[in-house]
Amino acid sequence: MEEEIKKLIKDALGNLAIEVGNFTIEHPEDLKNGDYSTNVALVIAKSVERNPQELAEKIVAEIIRLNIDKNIEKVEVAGAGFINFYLSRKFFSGSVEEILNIKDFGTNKIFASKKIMVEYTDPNPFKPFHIGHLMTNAIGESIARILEYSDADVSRANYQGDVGLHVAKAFYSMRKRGMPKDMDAPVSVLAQYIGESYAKGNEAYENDIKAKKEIEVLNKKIYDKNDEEINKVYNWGFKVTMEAFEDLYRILGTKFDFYFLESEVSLFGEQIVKDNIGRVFEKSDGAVVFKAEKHNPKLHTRVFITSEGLPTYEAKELGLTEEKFKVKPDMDLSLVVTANEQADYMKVVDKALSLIHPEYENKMLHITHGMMRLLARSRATAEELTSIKMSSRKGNVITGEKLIRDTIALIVEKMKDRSWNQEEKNKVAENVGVAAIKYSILRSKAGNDIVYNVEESISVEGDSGPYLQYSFARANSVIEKAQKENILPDFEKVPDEVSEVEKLLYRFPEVVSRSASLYEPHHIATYLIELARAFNNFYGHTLIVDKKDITSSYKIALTYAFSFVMKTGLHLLGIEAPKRM
RNA sequence: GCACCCGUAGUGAAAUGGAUAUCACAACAGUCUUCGGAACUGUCGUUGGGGGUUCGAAUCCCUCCGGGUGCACCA
Repeated sequence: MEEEIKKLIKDALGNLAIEVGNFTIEHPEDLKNGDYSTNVALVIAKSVERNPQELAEKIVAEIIRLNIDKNIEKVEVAGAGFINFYLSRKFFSGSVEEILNIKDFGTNKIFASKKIMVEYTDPNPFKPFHIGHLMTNAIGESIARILEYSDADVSRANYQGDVGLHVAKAFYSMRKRGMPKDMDAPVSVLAQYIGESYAKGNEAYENDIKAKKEIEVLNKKIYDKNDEEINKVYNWGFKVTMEAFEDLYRILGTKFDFYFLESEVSLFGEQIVKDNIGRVFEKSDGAVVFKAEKHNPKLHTRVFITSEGLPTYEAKELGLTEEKFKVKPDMDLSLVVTANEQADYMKVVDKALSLIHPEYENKMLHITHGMMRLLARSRATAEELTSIKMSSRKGNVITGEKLIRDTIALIVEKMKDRSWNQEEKNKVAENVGVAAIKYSILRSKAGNDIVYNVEESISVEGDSGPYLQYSFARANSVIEKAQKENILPDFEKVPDEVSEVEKLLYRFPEVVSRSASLYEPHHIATYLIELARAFNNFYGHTLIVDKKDITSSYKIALTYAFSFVMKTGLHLLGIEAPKRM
């Protein structure tokens, strides 16, 4: 429709012998101002030295003369010289019909046949799954799904630190505490034991010089892999934490295609650095460094190989990226989702890599996200707002895993009166809990810090994931009732008035395109909340299933269209849409 | 100190350089309640300060103030 309106304007300008400028067509913020609007008169008014309103009137007159399109009902001038287009009843009922008939409604071709790898989540074996991982996961998964809807060939990657001091810290503490009594306990319990051990070990490392020494000795032993006993425990702990992560991925709805381990890319990265000493890297104080400020004054120097001869994270990152291009040949884009604080050094790493591989320069993109702060009570005042830095290094942090399980437990409690079988209840509670958390993350622009309010996010009043799910479930029961009464969707007899739901539904593919091209899931979240509100409003004021009403069939069709778009939109956010809750 | 990110009602957020800055929570006042009340309607209230660019600025530029993050061998 946008293209048709654009053509109409261009034709009108042509007939009036006015040169076409750089005008835009957009949806007015307020639905009262029509469905589409153009600033064309404002843009060209200056160059032709005419009053924009007069000019707009002239253009409108010409458009009306030209327009025989039954999709447009009214064109008028408003405000400073905007031209507003009001679409016709027929357009809207046509668009509802289209949503029901086109299977892949909502998709686009922005990334047609592009190979894209998205790396996200990145938890470390032997450490807890913390809240930062939850954020990265929610954002990364949503972006992956949005790109899939934009016709990209997407693969999901997870990069995990399986070596390093953190492992020794966990080991140290595990030795002190002794192994769990029940070694056959569920992996989540065993992983929790390991995670706690890590936190304790870290505390000892920081506060106790003797412990610090012991941990360093242990670290070397783990690295050397000569001690059978240590190898055994390592393999066990690695397996347990990885399986526990897999459990969480299942709950969160993520399935990775590639797992990269730090130990596997480490040597590779080191070699890349060594091969480029003199070209890209240089020696300084015994270390190998990259002086990025030589290429861009806003960047800084970073160490890639320490004076002890060990590769740093930066060097490993080089190995990782090269590895990605190896496992996915002809990759067009390597996307990495991480926290904000990594933005600056990622730029340095990217710069180094671009010097080594100029062909990668425009194929790497980092998306960074803010921190999550937890708010315990909804009525907390500003002073009570506790800001918690999500670091698993400090003790008594709430892990991401605990947040998920606690949220689900609250939903279970809320649903205790449902008389369904326990299995369905649990499944739905899981879906709703994940929706609460993910929506809280995805409603904001990724770079911002967010506040997670446990009570509000599950309360379902207003701006929440469960509210979206609720409106879907509600639509679903309307559909079920219609099926019982044998009222089938139809597009012939339509109500005179166009509902807000219809005015929003046809825009869904545009919202998806926009989210895809900007890599910003929050536009979909904002759109869905608006759509849900419009539907609940419609529902509250109209009896949809009504045998006495000849427009009932159309209202059913509209309900189907709504439920399809809501379900698809939730999918793009990584949220399930249960039929009842 | 240098660099980057951020600053929008009491709170949390949205806004492609566009119109009277949108939505939710909270507060206050109502509705209805036989398709799911986990609902709906209304009221209240906002762009950190100052310049500039523009027909038009929350958005772009400058500056000041406030907050966060990063700046050499941790990841």
